[in-house]
Amino acid sequence: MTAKKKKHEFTDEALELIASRFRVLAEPMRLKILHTLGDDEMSVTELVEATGAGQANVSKHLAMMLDAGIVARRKEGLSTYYRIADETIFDLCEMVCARLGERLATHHQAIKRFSGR
Amino acid sequence: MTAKKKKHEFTDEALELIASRFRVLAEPMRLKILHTLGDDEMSVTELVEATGAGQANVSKHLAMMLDAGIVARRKEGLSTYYRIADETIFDLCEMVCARLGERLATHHQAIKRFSGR
DNA sequence: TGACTGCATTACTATATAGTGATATAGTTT
DNA sequence: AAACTATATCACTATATAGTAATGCAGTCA
Repeated sequence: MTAKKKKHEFTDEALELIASRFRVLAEPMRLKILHTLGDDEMSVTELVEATGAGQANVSKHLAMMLDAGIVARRKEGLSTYYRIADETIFDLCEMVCARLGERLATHHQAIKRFSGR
Repeated sequence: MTAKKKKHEFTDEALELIASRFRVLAEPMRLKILHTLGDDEMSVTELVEATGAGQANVSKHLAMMLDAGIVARRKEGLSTYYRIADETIFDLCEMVCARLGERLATHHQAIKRFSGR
């Protein structure tokens, strides 16, 4: 008997589910929309203006994120107001940002050291 | 003066950087490789056997994750041994899994209620 | 040296999707 | 009703990349 630890197996389906979650956050424009939304509720037009993206594009991203359960919407008259439905995405972003910050700092140190302090 | 909160702006570059980080985790096969690695150090051949993927494919994914600083490698003789270099990815995965679990549970409840308890 | 092995890389195909202009749809105003 | 507005959707193009077979290459062994 080796010391090999039997790992918990993920089905391909589960892996695809997790990956698809990350895929939502893997586009700069979607991150921009999410960050622009923040704690507020905003109409599509407002988001279009704030992000500078095309209306069709914003609508498509919103529809995608609605389907993923990351945003929610409320229709009122002609407008549709979107808001964040899953606050945990901000935690994910913060973790990534923190890690990126560390890496950059490390690189910075390394470069300083390399170039002779 | 409105109550609108001035949001911290991200540059397009920063957004792209964050997105690219998520993009690494947005592929089932990469998640599989990372999860297979776990705390161990494994050669490419071992990873190929464990994942069932093609050798070229595994190599490409590993090269990509090496570049992203998520794995590290050590060459010994003919073999190259890879290991996790950034443990925080597991925290990210756990957060996503937890959230997915919640969502599934909620949906399950909703379906039960809809179908008459 | 030559045969072999493990990994990386290249060239290619297939697929997914971001962005965009045009159009459809539904609610509003006149 | 007709005109207008906000959003969603469609059709399309361009681009990125996952997977794969073939090849390159460096280290090992006979």
